Amino acid sequence: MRIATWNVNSIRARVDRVTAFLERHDVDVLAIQETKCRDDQFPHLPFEALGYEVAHVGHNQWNGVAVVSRVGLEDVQVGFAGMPGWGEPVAAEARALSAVCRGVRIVSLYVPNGRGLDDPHMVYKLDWLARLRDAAHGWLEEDPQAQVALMGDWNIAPQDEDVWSMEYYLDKSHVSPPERAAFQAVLDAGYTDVVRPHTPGPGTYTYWDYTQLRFPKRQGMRIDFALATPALAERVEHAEIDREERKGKGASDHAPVIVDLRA
DNA sequence: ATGGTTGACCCTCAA
Repeated sequence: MRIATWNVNSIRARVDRVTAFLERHDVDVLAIQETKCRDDQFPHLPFEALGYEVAHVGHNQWNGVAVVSRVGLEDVQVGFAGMPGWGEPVAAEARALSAVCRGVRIVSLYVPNGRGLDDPHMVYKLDWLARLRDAAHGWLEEDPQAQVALMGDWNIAPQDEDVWSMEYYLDKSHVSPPERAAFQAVLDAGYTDVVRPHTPGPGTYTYWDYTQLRFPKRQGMRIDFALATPALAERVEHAEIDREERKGKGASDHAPVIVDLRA
């Protein structure tokens, strides 16, 4: 089974590219982030025409996550237990959705952007990650054999080699010790980054800013990850980042991350 | 000059 994750930066602007990607790579399940649309605006038809079922949550033009699958889509859960909200009044954002696809719970995650080290959004981000860790830990406590994939845009570069310049990011979001500790806490809860071993750095990235010619200059960040429970991690036989998808007109600023599982 | 791009609820905000 082949699963993947991709921050598409608007599903309506990118639908042709996304469906072409599914076909080209023969992907069974795709976790999508930043659909940037409401549920009624999601382009279901192109996916259904290719044999995929769609589960999506989107409240407005911000955020929005989905799971599309051609190997079953059961027990869809919007958000996760304890997921913090944002705003006035506080409300849940469309940043997490999961479904069981052929026995594997695929979780599509769009971790809040902390914006700045002293920004209120950073407090929200760290709280959100702490609660995600608790929920993820709970799934594993409940069933140590659970097959769960936490896939998405984490907005964290866990290691120095995951950014093109530590000097550039030192006073910015994504590399700060609290963010890295929040990511590590998920690993400590029993999850493994199943992509890094197959895509070693340095210089291996999943995101390149649209501005400043970051992509041609190879100045990116590795911030999109697939974390797996032990029972799922042992099934991983290959993983890759499809850098080709960052090329050309109409590219998202993120590249898709692909994981191959043994039957 | 310093966000040089992209996308969304036209337009400022978010990334």
